[in-house]
Amino acid sequence: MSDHKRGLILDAARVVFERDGLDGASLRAIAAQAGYTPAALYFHFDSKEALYAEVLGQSIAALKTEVDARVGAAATPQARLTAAALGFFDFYAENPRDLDLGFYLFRGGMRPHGLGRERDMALNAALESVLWPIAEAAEALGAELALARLIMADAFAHAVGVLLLLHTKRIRMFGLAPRALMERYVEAEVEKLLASRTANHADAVHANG
Amino acid sequence: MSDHKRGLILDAARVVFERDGLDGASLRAIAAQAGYTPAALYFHFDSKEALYAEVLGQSIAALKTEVDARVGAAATPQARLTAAALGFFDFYAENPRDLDLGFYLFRGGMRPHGLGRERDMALNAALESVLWPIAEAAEALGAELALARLIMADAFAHAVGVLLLLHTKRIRMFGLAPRALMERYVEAEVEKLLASRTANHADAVHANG
Amino acid sequence: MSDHKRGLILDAARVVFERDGLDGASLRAIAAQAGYTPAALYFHFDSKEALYAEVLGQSIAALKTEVDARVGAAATPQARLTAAALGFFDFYAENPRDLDLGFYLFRGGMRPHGLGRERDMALNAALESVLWPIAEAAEALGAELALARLIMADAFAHAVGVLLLLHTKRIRMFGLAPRALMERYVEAEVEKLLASRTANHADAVHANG
Amino acid sequence: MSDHKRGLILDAARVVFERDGLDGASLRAIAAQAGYTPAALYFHFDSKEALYAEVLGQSIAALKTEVDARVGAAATPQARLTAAALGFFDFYAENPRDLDLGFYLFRGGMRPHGLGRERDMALNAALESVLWPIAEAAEALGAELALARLIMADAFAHAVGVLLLLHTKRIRMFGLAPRALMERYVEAEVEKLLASRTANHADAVHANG
DNA sequence: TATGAATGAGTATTCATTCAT
DNA sequence: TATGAATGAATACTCATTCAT
Repeated sequence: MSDHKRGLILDAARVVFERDGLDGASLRAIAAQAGYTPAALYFHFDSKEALYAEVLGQSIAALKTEVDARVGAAATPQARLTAAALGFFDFYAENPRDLDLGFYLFRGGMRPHGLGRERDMALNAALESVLWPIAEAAEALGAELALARLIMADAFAHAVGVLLLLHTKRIRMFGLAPRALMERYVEAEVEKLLASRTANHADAVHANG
Repeated sequence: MSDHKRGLILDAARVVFERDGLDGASLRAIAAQAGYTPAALYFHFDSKEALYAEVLGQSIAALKTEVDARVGAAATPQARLTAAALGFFDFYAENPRDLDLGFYLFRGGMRPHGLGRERDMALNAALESVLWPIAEAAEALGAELALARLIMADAFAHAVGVLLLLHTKRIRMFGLAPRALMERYVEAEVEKLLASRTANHADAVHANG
Repeated sequence: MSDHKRGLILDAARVVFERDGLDGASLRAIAAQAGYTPAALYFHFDSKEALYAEVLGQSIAALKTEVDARVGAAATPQARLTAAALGFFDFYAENPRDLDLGFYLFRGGMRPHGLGRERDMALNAALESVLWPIAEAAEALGAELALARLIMADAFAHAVGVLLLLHTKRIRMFGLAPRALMERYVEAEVEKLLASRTANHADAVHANG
Repeated sequence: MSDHKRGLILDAARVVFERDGLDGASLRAIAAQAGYTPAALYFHFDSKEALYAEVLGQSIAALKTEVDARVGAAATPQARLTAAALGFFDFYAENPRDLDLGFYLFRGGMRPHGLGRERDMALNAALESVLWPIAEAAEALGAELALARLIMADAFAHAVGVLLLLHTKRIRMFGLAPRALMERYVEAEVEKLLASRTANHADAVHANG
């Protein structure tokens, strides 16, 4: 019962966040969309921030589901790295509103309040857990832990940058498919790792020979 | 006369944007900082957005000055590519408020908006002109025009992504220096171009031989 | 059963009134303190005001208990007058929240209001019954009924004024002990009564002699 | 011009404070009464508290004017003491709304926020300056400074207590004129002072003789 | 006897903007 | 060229109360 209503309100919130942007979304508007009085929302959510945090949390959960599914279906480490990085990219490319949702946090990050320390850390942890398969795969391909983490962060950065490009059309793309940029980036990373492994192997053989 | 006063107001706006953040900056505050009444600003600027657009325009001009200087001092194409990409990155890494200024545009759904079609196109053009040296250098290194543009867009994307990481601290960096990520990316691009040129050259020699 | 629960709610109300002040005390908070839902309180009390009236009634009952005990232990009329006046003063000096409770009635223009005519008259009657010993003692000391009543009202007024001073610290007290003010006042009244009795007696002797 | 409008708003505020009580008076209501939008008031006053503080300040200024006039017209110390104490009493007896205004502060005093430290101290100082003639007269009548101050505080307390009685009708007055209570109190104080002076004089004569 | 859910009216304050002067 | 005065819409959030269950 109550969960059902919460769900309806969350749906309404998503609609309004999409329509008015995150800054423009007022409690009044969300309540109106949900067919409620503003005061009624406070029965289900403690604050506007709590409501937003829940919407965002669901978004990240959906992202994780998608990425994990792709990674689970991949056989080799290089396939897993590719699956995680492109899975992340594809999710947001196909769900631009979830991207907006996520970017709001980064803005919040720019001014330092966020959603309150606890919520903020939980969301960060969720986001990192989505990206971990990239680091794991890199390690499986022979990278040191430090390098593996660097690769994870770098892939995240590249994905986010390309998504921004795609999303805002601020740079003319000259007909480039944005996904091609991401694929090219991932391929290059994988190749570097494989080459490095080969080199190390050769070294080892040489040393032992 | 009028230009001088416009300048004073723009300076005041920058001060307030830095002090209060972009969301927190009100016309009242900017006017007060400039020693004017809010109403007086409307004699010089059509709206708050127009004021913001002009501040942003100046920011991009400053970016261009810095990047062009670095590129001009570079001797080889690969040095120019590196200078342009890292110059872009460094400018925003060192001037985070200018980064805020830029990201602000992506708000409210992150679509180009709010500033009106004309202003928006002018800003886009200015931004592209900053990044063109990357494409030019890539061409000088033997890339087709299409690839050169792709490399330009990709470098932009990577820089933006890493800056976001740096700026928001939302992903734990494990002590990584963000600039290292950008350097690593640029080096890899340059190497790919050089390798490609060598290969092409070898092909050509082979074909001719 | 029902009375027991009423009692629990009234206890909770007292706790919340003390913790949050009278203005800050909301029905929600009282209900939460009592372990109930706000709506549940309406089964036991007609309104927030009714709840307040009952808490106030209990407060006055406690006052009466204390004053009556002191008066009962006093042997002479002058001791009874002193006991009643200082008992009244001490009760509120030691229980400032009860004083708040009483003053709250005077709010909103300080006219008897808000609680309805009936409740108001009952509270007034209860308050008067606390103070009656003063008038009785004055009569026992020879005062006419009219004067006795005047002395009662005057003592009430003085006590309330000093309590206000004590409670709000709005007038610098220069290290004065507030109770000293009240004691001084009561002593003077008693002396006036005794002097008056002596004079009357002398007159009577003279008239008869 | 501006002062005139401020005056109109202050008048409106007084009307609303009277009509709705001080707690019940909202900015909306004051604005409506003044024929303005709520936002317009913020052009003239910084906050609701500032508005109230000004209304109250004017009230205390009027009180001071009245009391000082009476004191100035009095020839002897005992006449000045009486003039100050009864002047204070009469002002509030005749202007019950000013009494409400003043009591609000005491309530604020009960919960410790008041009007902010500065405003609060200024108002306290103004109030004390009204009452100082009482202490001065007492000293002129031979009281030590400590006693003179005690008499001042005590007279204030008595006046306030009787005014409360008068104002709230919470104690049946049995046809008593409240002013009679105050007069009786003041007369007794004056007599005590005179008696004390006589006694001291006699002592002095005796000591010297 | 109690609850979960909802309401409508209310709060002070801020905002970008306008307009007569 | 600039101001003082004003507006209308907006903000998140709280309150006592009601009512179907």
